[in-house]
Amino acid sequence: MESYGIRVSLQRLAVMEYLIAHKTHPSADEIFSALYPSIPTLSRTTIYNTLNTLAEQGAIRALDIDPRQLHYDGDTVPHGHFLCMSCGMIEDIAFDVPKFEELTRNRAPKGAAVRSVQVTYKGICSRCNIENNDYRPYLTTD
Amino acid sequence: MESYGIRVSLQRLAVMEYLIAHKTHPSADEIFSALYPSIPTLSRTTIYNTLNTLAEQGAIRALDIDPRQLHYDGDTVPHGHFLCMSCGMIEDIAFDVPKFEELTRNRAPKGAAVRSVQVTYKGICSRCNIENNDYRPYLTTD
DNA sequence: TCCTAATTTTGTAATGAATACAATGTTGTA
DNA sequence: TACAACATTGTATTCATTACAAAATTAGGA
Repeated sequence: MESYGIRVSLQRLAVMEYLIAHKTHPSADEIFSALYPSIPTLSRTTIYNTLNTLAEQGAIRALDIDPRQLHYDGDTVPHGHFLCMSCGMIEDIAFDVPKFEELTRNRAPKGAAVRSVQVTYKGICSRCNIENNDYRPYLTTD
Repeated sequence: MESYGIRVSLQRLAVMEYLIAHKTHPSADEIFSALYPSIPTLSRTTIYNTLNTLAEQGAIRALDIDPRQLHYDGDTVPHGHFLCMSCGMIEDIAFDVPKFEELTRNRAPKGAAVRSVQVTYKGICSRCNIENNDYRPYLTTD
């Protein structure tokens, strides 16, 4: 974390560790709720500040995958994501990295400086496909 | 539009035509502001309703590219997008479709039904890269 | 160790995109 | 023409996120 030029604090460390330990791509609120019991003075604002700082410096990634809220990923190695529009679950998608780079290289507009490439799948996961009982969509549009 | 099982109305037609005519990937509010002068009874809610209906039926695409708001695209042929984090401009990225399909095929989690694949680049466009005077970021995180 | 400036955390208030809801208007079809 | 289904509208609400300012903490020099 210091390697990203970010000063370490109890709160920042807790957020970082949570994101590395949990591969669920949590939202800011989920992180807050998870950490609050062990850091009772914790403020939601701190979570937002911390996530913004970490994402700006590239220590984590902010996922623009869910129109309701941002999700965060502690894994900065290039990979894609699948969002289930029924239950909201987000899962990693591993790419053939050379193929991915071949596809994405030199694709951005001329002269643009690319900072990130995101690949997002949306659909219905296998679990929701089967348990189709009381279907309550998490999202209706993609 | 009827081919998507959507009843046509003055308002829906206006939204659809606006999206086809303007390749700028506008937000709901931009569409509202553009159409309001010619349809003075128009309501923001109608814009939201219409965009949701059109996107659900696949007549347009909702772009999850900007954490501030959704953007919409009247072009449903598969392609990617570049978002400038400085000025907010969104530009199309044409893909080598066979390569894209090769990369994305069978990548989703087992048993999942994929509805859409989105490829998003973020960075600084050439214009903002040069005119670096009063740099006020549109986004700070990706 | 103490001091001070810089940074971080915190709580509250504000913002703003999007939705909920109910009333009104419109359209298709019998 | 009548009525049911559907669309539009305006207002109120929700809720993720940011703005802001005060309080707390930290780093580094004297």
